[in-house]
Amino acid sequence: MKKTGLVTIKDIAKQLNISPSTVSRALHNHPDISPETKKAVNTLAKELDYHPDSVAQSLQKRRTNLIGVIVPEIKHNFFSAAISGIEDVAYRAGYAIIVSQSNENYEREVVNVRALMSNRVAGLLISISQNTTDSEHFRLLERQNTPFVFFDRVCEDVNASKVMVDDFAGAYTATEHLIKKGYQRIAHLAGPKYISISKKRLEGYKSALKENDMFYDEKLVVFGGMNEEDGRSGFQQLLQLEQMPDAIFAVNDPVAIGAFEKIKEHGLRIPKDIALVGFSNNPISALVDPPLTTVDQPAYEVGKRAAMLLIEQINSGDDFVPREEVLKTKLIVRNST
Amino acid sequence: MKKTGLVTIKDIAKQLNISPSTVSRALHNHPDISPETKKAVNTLAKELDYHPDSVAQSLQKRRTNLIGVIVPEIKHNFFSAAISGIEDVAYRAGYAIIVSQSNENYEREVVNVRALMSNRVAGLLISISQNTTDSEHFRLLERQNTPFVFFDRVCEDVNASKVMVDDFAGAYTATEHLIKKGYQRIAHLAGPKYISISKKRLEGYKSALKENDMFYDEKLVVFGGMNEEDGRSGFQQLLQLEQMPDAIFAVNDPVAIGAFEKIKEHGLRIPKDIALVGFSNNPISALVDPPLTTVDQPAYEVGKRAAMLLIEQINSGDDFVPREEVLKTKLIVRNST
DNA sequence: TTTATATTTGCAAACGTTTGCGAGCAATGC
DNA sequence: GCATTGCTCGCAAACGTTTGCAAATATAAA
Repeated sequence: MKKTGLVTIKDIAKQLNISPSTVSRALHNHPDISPETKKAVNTLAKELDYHPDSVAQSLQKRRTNLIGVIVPEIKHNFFSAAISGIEDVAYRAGYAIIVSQSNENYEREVVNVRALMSNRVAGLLISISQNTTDSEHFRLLERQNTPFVFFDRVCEDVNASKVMVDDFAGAYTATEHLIKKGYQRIAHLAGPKYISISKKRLEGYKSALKENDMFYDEKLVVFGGMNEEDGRSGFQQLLQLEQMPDAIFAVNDPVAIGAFEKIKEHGLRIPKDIALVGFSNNPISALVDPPLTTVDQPAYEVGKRAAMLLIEQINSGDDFVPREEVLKTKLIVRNST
Repeated sequence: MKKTGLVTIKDIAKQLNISPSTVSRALHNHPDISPETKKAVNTLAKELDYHPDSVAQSLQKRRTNLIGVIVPEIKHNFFSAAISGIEDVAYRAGYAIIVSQSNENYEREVVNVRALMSNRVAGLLISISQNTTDSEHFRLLERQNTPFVFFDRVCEDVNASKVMVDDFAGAYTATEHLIKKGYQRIAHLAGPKYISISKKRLEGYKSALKENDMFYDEKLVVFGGMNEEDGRSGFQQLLQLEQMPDAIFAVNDPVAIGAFEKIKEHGLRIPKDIALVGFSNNPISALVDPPLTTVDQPAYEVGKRAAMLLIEQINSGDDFVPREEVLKTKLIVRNST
């Protein structure tokens, strides 16, 4: 046993008086090696508790068994579920995942991309930060042709595979649901102006209004972030209006929950005084009182599909054409409408 | 530019007509290298978009910049928050994290440990699965002296650093709170019998009863898992009793929420008919109606401390003595009691 | 017996870095 | 003028694997 305690192929070779190359081939069950040698090698390997050094293998193969994942924030329900899906798929395919978060910070996202590239990951799965408008760091990936696919929060002007949920349809259905229920003044607590998912949800909202001959009132749309406090402040803004809305469609559940709190705080009743619809179907949405009508988003599935696409791309080399997948959303009607 | 598109130190050396070793030293700002050479190297490196190959560096240094993390399930609020803390600390210290989940499966936990060892991680952060009773895979880590620290769900018979929350005190305070409020028959929806956190919470529950001269009734303790459905089935079991409890202390928030649903389903009122206390302070607990009294657990902080301990251990070599840290919990009193 | 063929193994280079050691050379001190 | 010192740099080995190629041996064919 060496001082490091780590057994290498050379140790096995030395003890068996054969060459390292023979040991390597024996361990890989190469046809050139005699059954006896193979057996001797394998038993000694087991005995010494030998495990191949992935680092050395990666250097030699010029590719690791690592998949890099970048998300805005791990603790967000949607992302942790997506990561779970990614991990499950990656695990089965023999990959491990390196997870890093941008904390909605563009610079940190860039640093993360570079760090993962330095680690020579086999591919990347990326959900971009709120503040990512520039896509230079993705060009870098293209140039070094590292496979990567976007999920959920995609970068529209980059030609890569993308896995999204049908934000437009989800928002459309949610808004239409409110219209059918007879609500007249439907407000929208929108997300950041320039990220794809909130743009699409806004479009769905607008489109539903239009196709149902409802007036689109700009004042009823409040832009903000994606968190609870944005819901709170957004609702405060709506309160300033001379005429209050009778329903709110929020860009996601946290924002809806934020508004929810403020609504209750002001003694308003849901859905009597004001109806509320979220987006994501976070576990929490079923448990508030009244339970929240929301749009179910298959987070785990998004992660899974993204990982599968990436692995496919990794395996198929240069001749892979990027694909986009849009996963279906589903309106979950509860008592908040 | 080579066909791979990846620039190496050799490429720089060749273009500048110097040796790779000089390039390496220049990039590391080694005093032996003249300012002019350094400048030339650095500008060319920037121009060619050179990034060091971590894999090669790791092989040479015999250590990676990777920290392995094993959790039961990523999507659990507590763990995703802890991972977030880990990532933040690791990022600042120049490490990336490899995250894998055991899915509460012992075999998969073992496989994960081996895979991470193969990847030559600098250290490991582990929260064990429900079904981990054997600790042979941790002995393996000890033998190859890979630093590792347990967090939250620790393995008691392994001599390693541990970061936990004060489960005993949390449970004690929660139970005592119920007693002070005048509840007489306090039930406990317990977790798995043999994992440390649920054992300690049970102990805290028992101890609070005892020190307040209350009778400990075995029938009021129902063992189960850590998820919502365990809360549902657990409550069903309590319903079978000839005399219903007037309060429930659940091993964690998901279990409490599960019971919560069933309680409402049966038309019982919280806290009038039955009081309910959870454990974890998941965001959800504040938003159900009535809001749930619970024990705050600093998940992010647990991850942070564990990561800091691990990095300290990595840096201090063999002469590191394992340490245990117990983080304080805090009772959050809301309207469910 | 010789030649061809198959079987099993080892040599050596390579992957991209880092680093101990020594070489070359100019400047300095005597 | 010679030895010493200091400054730059390159050679070569090493980290643990994999793999093309050749070598060695045994077996079969002629």
